[in-house]
Amino acid sequence: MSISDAESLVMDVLWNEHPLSADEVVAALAKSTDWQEPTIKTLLNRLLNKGAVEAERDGRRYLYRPLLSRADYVHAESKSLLDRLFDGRVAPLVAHFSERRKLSKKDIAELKRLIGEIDNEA
Amino acid sequence: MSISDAESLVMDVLWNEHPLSADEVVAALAKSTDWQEPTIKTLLNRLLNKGAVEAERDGRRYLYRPLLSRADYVHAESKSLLDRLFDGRVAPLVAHFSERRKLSKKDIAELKRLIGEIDNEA
DNA sequence: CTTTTCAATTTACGGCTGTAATCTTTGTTA
DNA sequence: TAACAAAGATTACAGCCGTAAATTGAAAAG
Repeated sequence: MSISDAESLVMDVLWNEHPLSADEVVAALAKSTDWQEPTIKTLLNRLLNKGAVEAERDGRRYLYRPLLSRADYVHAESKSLLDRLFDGRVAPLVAHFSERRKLSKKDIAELKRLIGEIDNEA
Repeated sequence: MSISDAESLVMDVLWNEHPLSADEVVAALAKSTDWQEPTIKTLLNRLLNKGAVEAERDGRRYLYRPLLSRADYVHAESKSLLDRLFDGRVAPLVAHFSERRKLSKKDIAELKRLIGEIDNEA
């Protein structure tokens, strides 16, 4: 029961704010995509069938809200990447970006802080 | 010119050792998949057309070797995930796994070492 | 030189995805 | 209550992907 790329953009809207009517989702996506309204209706329907969102009747329309949480989605996607490419662990990914000099100062500062935090609570 | 999941398993074999004949690739994949030989030939051909591997004639057969490096592939995949889900940065991904208590002791030790290294060379 | 035999190339095909048009249902208005 | 409008549901369709069978072409063997 996986979420496709296009579907995840619809989920993004609902994670940001919910419940929303289809029209409101369409309005929100008009900023970032040039999808037609029927396209978005299709994606909402596929998400419904997958159980990733639920719909509650509100007069003549529905209000949609996510059932799958953003954190769970993010975790599944990330774990899948780590499993495929980094032996399932986080550190080798960080090492890869370090070797490529792709860690920003902000990244490095935040990593330090995280490590410190973990040490404290341990 | 992106590599699909199935194709990436073929690339894995070639990254591990090359050049290899199609038969050798088939033999290597027999351990991890139950794909038939024609399936693997198809994947090799798609990779050829995409320019991800090259083939050098060797008598009646070809020897295949990767043109796309594993590091470049890993980087593209990882960057795409970070861009989609973590604002393009590494630290928020680490934070996510930290919050979920999904950092192994090994991860934590290695992260410390990495940070130390970066500090030294800076 | 003809036949056989492999390896590679072409073709196939159902499912998923991105994208959307059309149809149906149901609430609203004349 | 009959016609209209709006929302959702159904159908569509091409491209990619996983999976593989059929065809072609070229090397080896007789």
